[in-house]
Amino acid sequence: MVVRRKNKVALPPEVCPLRQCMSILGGAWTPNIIWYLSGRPRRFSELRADIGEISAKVLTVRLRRLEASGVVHREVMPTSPPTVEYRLSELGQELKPAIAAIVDVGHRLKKISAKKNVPGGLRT
Amino acid sequence: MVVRRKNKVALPPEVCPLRQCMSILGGAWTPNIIWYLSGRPRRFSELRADIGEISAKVLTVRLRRLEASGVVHREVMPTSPPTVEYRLSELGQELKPAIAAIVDVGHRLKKISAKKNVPGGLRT
DNA sequence: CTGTATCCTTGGCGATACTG
DNA sequence: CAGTATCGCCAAGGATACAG
Repeated sequence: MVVRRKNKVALPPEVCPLRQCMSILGGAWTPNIIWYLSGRPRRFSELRADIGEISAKVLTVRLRRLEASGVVHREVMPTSPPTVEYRLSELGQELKPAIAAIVDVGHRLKKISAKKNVPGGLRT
Repeated sequence: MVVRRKNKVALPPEVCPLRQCMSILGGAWTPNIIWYLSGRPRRFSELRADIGEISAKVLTVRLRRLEASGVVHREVMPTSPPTVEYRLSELGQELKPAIAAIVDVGHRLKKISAKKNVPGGLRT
């Protein structure tokens, strides 16, 4: 018995999708994965190389979760060395504007924090 | 001395602000906090009540971090029972479109996942 | 009212080694 | 190539108690 979840009180309708959406792209690497995938479909190793530091395990976990969420489509090509192609599903396409908005605001945040020299602001 | 951070290879210019921005609104509750604050300034207890399940500690930590990032402004009112008002700073205002995009996409995700009955999709 | 201080559990993420 | 298995660290959060 480990029901440590409190009684979920209904949240306002705006924040429910907010949390749900964040549960999808909340991971440290998830936005990057979606970002790269939004450009074009990629294979496992391509993603790894593009993202740079991510370990195979984490990438697998994130991809599996994204696949389970219906955001990413995984297709195994019947080639001799196994090839797997990942691409955004129709659902995943919906995430692109959000990611784009985050990227955009990230740029502007950098400018502002540089201009005003905000203490503890964004590290460059 | 625990420099376990690997040598950070330069990531493409688009994904750096992505990660930086995510480091701001990456917490489980951070988007909600910003969302509520984007409507109007709120006091500590108001935020707690609005968000619902968040514990005082977590809310404090998140607010302190947001304050340190220059996203949220904290003002102590000199009233007899101490009152503290939180509001988005100019920097925080910049985050609103991103949050709005996430909220928006959250709504559409719900529709799609409901329509197509995506396995493991967004829980309603 | 607005937090702080502890303690604890969970899960993310990294590293490494190994497999089909 | 595309993962899986295992281990371990650490931060995020929750619960609870206490403080200014």
